[in-house]
Order: sequence, then structure tokens, then C-alpha cells
Amino acid sequence: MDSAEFHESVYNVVRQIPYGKVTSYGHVAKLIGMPRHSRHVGQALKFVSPDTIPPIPWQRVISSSGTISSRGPGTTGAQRQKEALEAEGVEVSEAGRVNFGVYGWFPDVGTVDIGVTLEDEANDDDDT
DNA sequence: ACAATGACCCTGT
DNA sequence: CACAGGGCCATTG
Repeated sequence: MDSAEFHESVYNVVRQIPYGKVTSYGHVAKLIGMPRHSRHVGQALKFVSPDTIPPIPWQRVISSSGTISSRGPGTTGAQRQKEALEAEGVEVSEAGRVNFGVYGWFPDVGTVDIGVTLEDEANDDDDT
């Protein structure tokens, strides 16, 4: 799994988050089979540009605590994310928190097409 | 090779 | 709920 494939998997999963729903970095990491790489999911998402086709709804990925992660003081990323979510009907509290009980999307691992053949990676024998 | 960093996560106080 | 500490792991200086 290269970083390129990692990104692909992340994008594929994120694209499948239903409109008006949100999930967490950690869950995305689990879905692509790398539960320890929650931080890198965010890293992958920051490479996303609004011009990407098909579009990647990066705003639907927040922290496991249900809050929008701050990109640091002076940045507007978190603010844009909040507005983007509200634009699709997701309620975001003033503290930047979303009610997972209502808007959470946490499908079981294996029920989501990650777009990468992880199932065939064990098949490397050279049958003649 | 080492140290620091990051759109994270979990547990404990 | 707020805060602190430890763990995690690829990337960057």
C-alpha cells in the first residue's frame, strides 16, 4: 500500500459518505484497513482541491469526538467546513460539534467499497 | 539517523 | 466537559 493508494482509498471512502452525514478520520482509517493511520487520513484530505473530479466531500470527515478539527489559528479551514456541512443540512453547534447520533455514518468494515483490491493482495503465487 | 509535526484517538483525572 | 499524557505513524527539516 503506497501513499498514492492510501490516498485513493481514503478518497473513495469519503466519496461514499452520504449527503448530510459525517464520519470520523479514525473510522475512515478502519474502513481502508489501516486503523492506526487516522492522522494520515487528514493528511490525505488536505491534498484535496475543490476542483477535484469527482468531488470529494472532505467536510464530512471530522474527529471521533464529533468536533471539527481546528487547522490552527489564523486558518479558515474549520470555518469553511462548518459552513459546508450546514449547507447540506447538518447541524453544527457553536463549538463546532456534530451529533453523531443523528448525522453519524459509521458502516461496518468490509461493507464499503474502498476501490483498492485488498482482497487479492494475498494472491501472489506463480501458478504455471 | 534524529527531532519535530500533524484536518487523530483513547484513557485517566 | 476541560485538560493532560501516551500511543500511533508517515512526512519533513
